Amino acid sequence: MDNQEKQSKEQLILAAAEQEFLTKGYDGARTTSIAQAAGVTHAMLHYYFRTKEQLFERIVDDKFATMSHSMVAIIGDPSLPIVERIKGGIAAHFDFIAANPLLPRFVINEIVSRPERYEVLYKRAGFVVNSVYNSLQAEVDSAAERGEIERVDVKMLFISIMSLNIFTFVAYPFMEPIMGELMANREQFLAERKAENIETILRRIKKQ
Amino acid sequence: MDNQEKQSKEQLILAAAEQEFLTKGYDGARTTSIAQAAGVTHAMLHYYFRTKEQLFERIVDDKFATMSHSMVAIIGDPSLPIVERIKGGIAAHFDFIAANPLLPRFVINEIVSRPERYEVLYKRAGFVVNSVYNSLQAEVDSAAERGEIERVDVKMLFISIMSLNIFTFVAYPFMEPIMGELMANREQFLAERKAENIETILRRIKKQ
DNA sequence: CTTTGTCCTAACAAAATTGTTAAACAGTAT
DNA sequence: ATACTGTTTAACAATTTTGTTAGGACAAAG
Repeated sequence: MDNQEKQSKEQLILAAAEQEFLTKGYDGARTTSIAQAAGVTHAMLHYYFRTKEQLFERIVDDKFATMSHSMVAIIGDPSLPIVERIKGGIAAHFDFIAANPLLPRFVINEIVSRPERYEVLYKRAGFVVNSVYNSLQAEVDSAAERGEIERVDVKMLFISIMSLNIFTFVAYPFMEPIMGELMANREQFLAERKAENIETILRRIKKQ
Repeated sequence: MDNQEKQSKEQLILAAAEQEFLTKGYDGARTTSIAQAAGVTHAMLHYYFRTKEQLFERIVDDKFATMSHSMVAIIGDPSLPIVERIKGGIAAHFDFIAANPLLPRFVINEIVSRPERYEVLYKRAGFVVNSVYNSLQAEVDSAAERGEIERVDVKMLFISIMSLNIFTFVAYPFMEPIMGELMANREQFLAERKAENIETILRRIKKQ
């Protein structure tokens, strides 16, 4: 009958924990409230995950992986011409964040509150980013040589794209009440915003 | 001697509380740790502010006011020609956030975690924003008629400016370790970033 | 010198939150 | 049936965190 019965208690707890941690953060989350949302006693949570800390780690690992996938999406399809590629990259990144709107705020908050914990993770990430963007910069440079686009710093462009796309969702609850009709219809606003972000970046790289 | 002696205990507690709440949020903050940072017993904190909640409200009120000042800065100097005005508005907003780098994340987190608390505040803010931007939109429209700039939606432009400026600081701890040399020198990076944000927006409104 | 009010401390109390344990239970293999 | 396994519950324990209180020190005012 009830299709929650199909999922194991462990799955139920993980799902409830994800929701709780993403919205309230580690400090704001309560193991009892996670257990309640999952429909189990809080002893079960300790039975499966031992401590709040370990349950949290499970969520964090998943979310950090998802976040890095989202960033990879910006790179776009290398087989396309540079402008189309960037266009597609922005759209893919935007859609990715739209599907995981709570993700960036969670990841950023976590890194701010416990930076030391992610140093190791970061050594790798920095290395990957650097090699990827060296080749991307070369591609942009050669397109600039051919006069197709303006010469730009790829890392700066990358930061701008993330800014425009991520802020839309991170600040949504902050902006929505003060923006009136513009944001009244969420679907429509997000579509407009995606187009606006693409337009903004394309104009940034357009040869003039 | 010690110039901390000059400040009242109340001031010391407020300063310590501001630091603690801005970095760790309400849930992560500990009244004992605030008291310790202020160099007083935690009973003093309750003596002056009764509860953690009331101490927090003092900080929140101050920070929300500061945040709204920062947003007003974007409006710029009405006596300048439109492009100069926008340029100045972006720079002023950027500098404001640079001087209060922890502010946006704090305000956004607070609104996300307790939206109901700020409904009243928001009724007003939405009203003010609307009237300000109606007149601003009219000004932009007339500049567009004269062919000085592209026709743009002022609210969308406003969101883009906030995105570019605020993300720089909100995500700084997240980006810094993966961006290598680009962000090695904070002062230099921020100067470059400010210029980049202005360039990005100016190109967005440039007639083409 | 006493009174009054503010500031302050140390110890205590209360509440919330996380974590543990012993025993019950359900299913499965022997 | 019996023993064995992993799962579940209810009650309890420990810890952390917030909040209280009784009283002392001290300065200003009468």
